[in-house]
Amino acid sequence: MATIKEVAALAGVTPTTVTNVLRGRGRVSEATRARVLDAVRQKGYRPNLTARALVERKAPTLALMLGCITNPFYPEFTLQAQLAARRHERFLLICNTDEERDGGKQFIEQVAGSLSDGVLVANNGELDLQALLAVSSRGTPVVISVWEDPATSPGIPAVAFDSRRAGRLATAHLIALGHRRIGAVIASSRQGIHSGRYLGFRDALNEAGLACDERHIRFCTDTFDSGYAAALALFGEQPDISAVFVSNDLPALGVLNAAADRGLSVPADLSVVSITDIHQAAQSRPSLSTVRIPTAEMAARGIELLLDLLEKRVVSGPVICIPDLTLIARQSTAAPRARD
Amino acid sequence: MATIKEVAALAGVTPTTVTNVLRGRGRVSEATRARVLDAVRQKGYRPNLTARALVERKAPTLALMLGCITNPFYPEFTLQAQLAARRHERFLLICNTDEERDGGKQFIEQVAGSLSDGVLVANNGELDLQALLAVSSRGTPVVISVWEDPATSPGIPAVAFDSRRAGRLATAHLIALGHRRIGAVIASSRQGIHSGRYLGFRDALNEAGLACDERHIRFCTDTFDSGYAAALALFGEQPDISAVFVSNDLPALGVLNAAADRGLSVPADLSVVSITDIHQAAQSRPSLSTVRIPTAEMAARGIELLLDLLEKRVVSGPVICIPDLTLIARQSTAAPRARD
DNA sequence: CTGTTAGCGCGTTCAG
DNA sequence: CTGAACGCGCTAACAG
Repeated sequence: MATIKEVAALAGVTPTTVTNVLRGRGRVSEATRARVLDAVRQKGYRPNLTARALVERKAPTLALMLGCITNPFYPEFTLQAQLAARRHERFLLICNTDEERDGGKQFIEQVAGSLSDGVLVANNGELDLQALLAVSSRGTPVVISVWEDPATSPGIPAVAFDSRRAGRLATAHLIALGHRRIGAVIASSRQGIHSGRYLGFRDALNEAGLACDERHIRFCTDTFDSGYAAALALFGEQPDISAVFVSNDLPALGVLNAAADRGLSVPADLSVVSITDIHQAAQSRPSLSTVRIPTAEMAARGIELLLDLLEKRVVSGPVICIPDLTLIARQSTAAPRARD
Repeated sequence: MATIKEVAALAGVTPTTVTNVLRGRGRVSEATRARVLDAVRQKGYRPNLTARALVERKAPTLALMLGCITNPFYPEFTLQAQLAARRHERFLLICNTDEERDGGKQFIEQVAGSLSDGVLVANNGELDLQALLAVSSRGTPVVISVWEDPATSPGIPAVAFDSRRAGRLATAHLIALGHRRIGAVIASSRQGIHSGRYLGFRDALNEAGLACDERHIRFCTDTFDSGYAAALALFGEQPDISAVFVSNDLPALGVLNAAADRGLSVPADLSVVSITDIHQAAQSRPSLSTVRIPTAEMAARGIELLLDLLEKRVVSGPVICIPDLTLIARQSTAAPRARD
């Protein structure tokens, strides 16, 4: 790799002049400017971003920590995070914390404030807030995105959506269609990351004057297979439910398959609604009715918040809520059978 | 952020000693070692990887360029690439080239040999070989992965699979089931990235003594929607085909939906087979029969090849082929109806 | 066993 | 408009 020195020598100038030409700073005569650019071309010179970062005390990257990119929620999130970063001339470093023994603690401690100027953490319900706070208090901005409760702060700047309202909207959709015996598959523990979505489910039942039968609730983990298994059990034990609320699209797709494997026709025999609107929700058969959450914007705003923090711009508040929630009614929901 | 100097001062030693303690180099007395570690803890000191990279002339990251992480093929690939990188204590920088105006040319030129020591490029059929060669010849290793033809070299080290054989295996599966009128949906141009898969399709027909009817072939792009549209057109114009070979899983999932929307029952009315075995292939209904290609290994080997190149270890050859191809017969394929 | 010296490649003063 | 000098934080080589 050619260095700036070599280019400067070839052009008969000093490194300073080369920098000024390349970065459009200072005033350089057209003649030397041309000579410099020519030398740059000849040598195939590219500035060394590592050296630049060191002297500018500013890293060219931001880091993104997420559970596992294989979960179809994350690619959409990651893409938007990268685009936002690129808009601000930053590169994105990614870490799949599920595959790190320590949940990414080592990653963030190595990267934050050294390779990367800031860290965006996608909330997967298993945040090590201690570690994040430690990093944050050492002076490197850390932002949590996909925070589920706008009313509570994790103690770190966060971008949130109103998960409880999302749960309510989804469930209200089922109720509006006429369903009365509604089950739920919650893809976390009762107090876990989907607790807000679960509370929204209960809110909607309460508002409609419906009782919440605990036997109709299943808790599982946030995977396709876990949703499948939970639904299979639920259908076996509670055959009279006419609809099910699932706290997330990925397990909901598993629920759809479980219904099919039990010979339940969706939506004729069973309606299914969930939350998120990942791409697959529109591609499944039947397509999945779901409440769309602002995934793309939460990613972009997370990056922007990080940059605001870096430049010490005033930040509107510790928790930014993106309010957009839209019920997307597709094929998986319909009115219950007449007998209901 | 604390610097090594501050830590050294606090511990009453020099930066060298701090480095030696932290990296297990040289011999340090237990006493000073303890003092140093204590100072490190007090200050919350973490080595600055940027500074380290500069002096070691070795970047802590590798870069991965891919079309778009939103294509479900890439998350699985990316995860494995990252794991391989982490095994060698490297971080991974990612770039979605589809979203870059210049196809990532600027990205690679900025990053290669500066932020990252090497670049892994996932082949999406739109490689700018010129740019890759330019970077490569400037001394930064570049490796192409998911190269489709083991017998041809792109002029850059590559990790390949035998796409033609994959196409043949998939199609032979249909033929073995008894299908004779077989259509094809190829998710690239005829000479495009899936040309090998297409040739494999023709090979299988030839081997079985079946003619290849051009009217049964559709070319499209590598997306769900494009596969859907191509299949819809194909089914409309060629209603007597009993099976279809699709060159990739993502468009094949679109084909399954198109079949359903035309009232074709899969596999009773129509068999569908494709190539890749992304996660969704097992999750669709009907689940998708497909030829599994060694995605994970191509990612990991790509990273490892990059590292071999970096350390100037001898490389076995310019194109490494991962031979594993397995037909995964699922629900989307069955014998044709008796009339056939 | 520990400290001193030198420099990685670059960008930013501040003189000329 | 250009150049010399300095330093970013760290590590390697060598001296003590």
